[in-house]
Amino acid sequence: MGNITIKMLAKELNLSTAAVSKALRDSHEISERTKTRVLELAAALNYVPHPYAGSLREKKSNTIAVVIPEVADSFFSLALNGIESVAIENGYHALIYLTHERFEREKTILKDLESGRVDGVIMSVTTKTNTFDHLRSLNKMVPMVFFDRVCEEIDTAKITTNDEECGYQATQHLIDRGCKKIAILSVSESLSINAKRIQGYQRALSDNGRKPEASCIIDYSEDPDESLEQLRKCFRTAEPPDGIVATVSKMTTDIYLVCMELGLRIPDDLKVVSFSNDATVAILNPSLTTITQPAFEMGELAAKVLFKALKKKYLVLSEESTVVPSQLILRNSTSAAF
Amino acid sequence: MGNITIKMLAKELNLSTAAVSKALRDSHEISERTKTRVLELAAALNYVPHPYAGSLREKKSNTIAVVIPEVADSFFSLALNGIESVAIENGYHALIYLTHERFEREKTILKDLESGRVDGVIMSVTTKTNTFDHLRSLNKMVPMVFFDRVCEEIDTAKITTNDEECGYQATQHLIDRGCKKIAILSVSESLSINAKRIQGYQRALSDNGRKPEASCIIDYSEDPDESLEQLRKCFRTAEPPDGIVATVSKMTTDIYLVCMELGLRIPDDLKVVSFSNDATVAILNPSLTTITQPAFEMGELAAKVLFKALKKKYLVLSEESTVVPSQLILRNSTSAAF
DNA sequence: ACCATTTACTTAATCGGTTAAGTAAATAAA
DNA sequence: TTTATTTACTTAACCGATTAAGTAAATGGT
Repeated sequence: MGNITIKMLAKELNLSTAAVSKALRDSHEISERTKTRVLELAAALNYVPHPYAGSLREKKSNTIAVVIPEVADSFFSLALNGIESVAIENGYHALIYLTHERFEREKTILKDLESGRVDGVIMSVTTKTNTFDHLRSLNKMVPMVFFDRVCEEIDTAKITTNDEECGYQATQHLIDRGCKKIAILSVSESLSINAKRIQGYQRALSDNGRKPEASCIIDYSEDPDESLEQLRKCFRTAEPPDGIVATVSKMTTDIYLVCMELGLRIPDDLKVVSFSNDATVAILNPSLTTITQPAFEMGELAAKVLFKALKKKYLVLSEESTVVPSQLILRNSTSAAF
Repeated sequence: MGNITIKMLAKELNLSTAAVSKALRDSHEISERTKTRVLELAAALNYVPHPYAGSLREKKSNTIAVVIPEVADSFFSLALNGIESVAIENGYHALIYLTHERFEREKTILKDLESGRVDGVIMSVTTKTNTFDHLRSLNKMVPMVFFDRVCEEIDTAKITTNDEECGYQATQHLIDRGCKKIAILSVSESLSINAKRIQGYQRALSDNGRKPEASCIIDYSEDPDESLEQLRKCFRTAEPPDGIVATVSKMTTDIYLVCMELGLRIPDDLKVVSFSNDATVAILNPSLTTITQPAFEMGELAAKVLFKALKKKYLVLSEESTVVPSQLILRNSTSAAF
């Protein structure tokens, strides 16, 4: 729908389209007088070059794709923010695709991206991504950078945080605060970051001489009603946990709600640590101890690495992988019992 | 970067590109035998048509732009979610642009969108948008739909919520709960939705026989430190407010933090209503009474209206404007004093 | 057997830009 | 003055797909 074309400018000025194009790009082949005439008419008619015409010829779209599971999640929205900032700075455009944790959707989206629509892809896989052909196939055609939920099987740049350590730290912190039985909520078996957080949890338990059977891993359901029920069941057992690690922030609301429902006091009866980037953690009742990931920075870094690859022809992306540490921030949900 | 082209398929099969193109589109001009050969080779080589080639010819990009102030905000991220869902359903792609409340950025982005890059635009203006030429100019070339933060001056579809009424309801609710002095936090003078919320607030005050000077409108700063200071100052006056309406959700954290700092108890000393879509409002200390907007639905509706316009040639977009009501949800931040 | 139609293609133009190669006129060098 | 070079353009090809228009061969009708 872009209305004014180079052809129109050319006709109006009695020039060839080539001359107009060169004038607009300030070529030395064009006289100053002609350049002025072209520039003035272009400004007067509000000429904006059609991006797809250039893309076709240059084989460069100046567009990247961001493929993430959700956007209504503080981690991903902050990361998207970081990605978009860097994209704009580099004169690029960002297409956004949400998988909603649906594997089929991820496959469909990635297949489309093999078309040449974008010059690069930044993504975080779904909780269900357990085959990798679609990733491998796209990775052959377009530079990809994974962030947070990476795919170990694909050889490219991965921006992650120190998930294993964080799982360890969160667990150790609960142990330090006197928790005897610590549960952890798991989102997905196939997700590498989830696995790492749980490994850290298990390592902390064993470092403190706790037997493996003391571990209490709850596979968290996607269905909101079911997940609440899982928590209720967990807290109603004969020996309920007195500490819990939530590996994703949306679990926090469920934990707090079930505690209110069952009359469990945080931190007296249950201490809670959550992986979270929510701005409201400080004003929860009680305020929430968190592992807070550098979400914006991870997005920003993922985008910077991608653009580095887009600029340098032969960059080995896998060598650009980075681990950005998260922070354990102590608040009242794990304070010593009153 | 899309590797396989129709030309390659044609050469491989000893056909013209035209024949291949027609075979792929199942034209009656092509024999079944040839169609099969083409389809099989296309599948084998993983051919994906280049979108920009078609776009150029069809003058249709199958892409829309979403221009919003922020994404790390529950309202906008939910709305974006709604928009993206509808876009995918319609086989469209969504470009995301964040203005970060910067007017210059909005202008730059909109100018670029005059290029033909997208078939339509869905947007929410910045708090500082006070001239409209850039909007008018784009609106001449591309169908636009505004949502939430609309621009009254532009003649097109606007998806809003009942802001005036909500301002009224929030204020009336505080009055009903016995508040004597009610403050309201304002984000921007030029923003129509902000103005409406404040009009509702003022109408509620006057309907209850309160004099205009009883109104207490605080122009909220963008700078986080300054905004906290504004709140401290407000609560430290001789006659501090005992009720407050926050017109955007991020103000909530500030209010709670300042109350903790100054030892003010919510709801005993101060009752709070906030416009918010945050999932955590139910587990705040105390839980927060909110005006909750139908964020996802507004995004969804904005996108549906846009696609309706893209399908029907001559649709009068301004007739598609809709007001979707928000909900006042009572929680403990406005419960009667204990 | 002869013209008409159908089948199954190919050729060429198009979308809106960019650029390598070509060219006529002006200027500079020998 | 003659040749070389520079200036300031134009022509034409190209990116990848689509489609109107053209065409040769096969089939059909009488």
